[in-house]
Amino acid sequence: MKAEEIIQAMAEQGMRITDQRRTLAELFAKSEGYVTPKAVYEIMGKTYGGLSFDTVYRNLRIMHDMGVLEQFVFEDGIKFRARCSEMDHHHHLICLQCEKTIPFVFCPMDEVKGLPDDFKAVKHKFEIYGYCKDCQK
Amino acid sequence: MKAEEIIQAMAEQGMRITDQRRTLAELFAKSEGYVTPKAVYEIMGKTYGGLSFDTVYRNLRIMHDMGVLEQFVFEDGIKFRARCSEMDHHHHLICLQCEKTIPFVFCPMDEVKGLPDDFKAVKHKFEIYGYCKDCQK
DNA sequence: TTTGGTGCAAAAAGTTTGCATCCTT
DNA sequence: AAGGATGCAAACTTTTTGCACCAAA
Repeated sequence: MKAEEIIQAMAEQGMRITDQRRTLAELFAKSEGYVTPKAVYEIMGKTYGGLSFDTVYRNLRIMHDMGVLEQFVFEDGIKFRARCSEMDHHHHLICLQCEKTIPFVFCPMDEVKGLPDDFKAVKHKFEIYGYCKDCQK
Repeated sequence: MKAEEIIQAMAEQGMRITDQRRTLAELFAKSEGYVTPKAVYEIMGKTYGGLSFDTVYRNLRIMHDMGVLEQFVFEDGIKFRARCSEMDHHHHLICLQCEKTIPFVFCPMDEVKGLPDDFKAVKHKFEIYGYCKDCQK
């Protein structure tokens, strides 16, 4: 998602567009990988002197709630990225080095065999981890 | 895994078997779902008066490091369960209600199509969430 | 007896909340 | 002008660390 799309989506849902939120949108628009709240705080802090952690958390949560950010739980903590612009159902390849994610459309649920019929499946998670083109060196 | 198997595995790797660790092994042997460190602390605390949180964490980490416990990151925090006794490569069905996990052997990597060949896959995650037989009521 | 395990206390890290003030709308 | 957004301080939760004492092997 581009920064403008993020800002527009926020405005449409009644959020006020502050300088800080505009910067947040730009930050996520240009990040290819996932970003921790701490990293957001540090990056934003360079521009906004008195920035506080709670504002970062509040904005991340709000942006996640309204769907412009995706939240992802890694072993080492919660991270965020801009919502994927791929609209069809898809999954992700995630680089273990740079955490860049690459969408791809294969879904294992189309192929799954052997699912016991007394289990009522409602959602699933499928991710492939590895090294992207740039990080294979 | 049964409590005795867990204890034996720990002993084989040079861990001392304390009363507390024996109780831990029993706790995980009989839990079908995932357990939070906090829950472990509360359950163990009933038996061991002066139990401290740090000992719980230390033991969980050690047991995870030596492979008798599996660690799983949920949206609401890290949880543990006894290593699955299924030896072949497999994935899990996870009940959203009781968190019981059911192993099943289908693997999406055998069927995957459309993986870009400049991405070097090294591991993957696949879980199906839903409601188990008992929780469908 | 020796080394690892435990409890205690404290610190560190991550996240949330209340409130007065500021600023977008 | 009004209500949402922010900064500040503080509380809270979760997890880690140092140290003295205790116990399994």
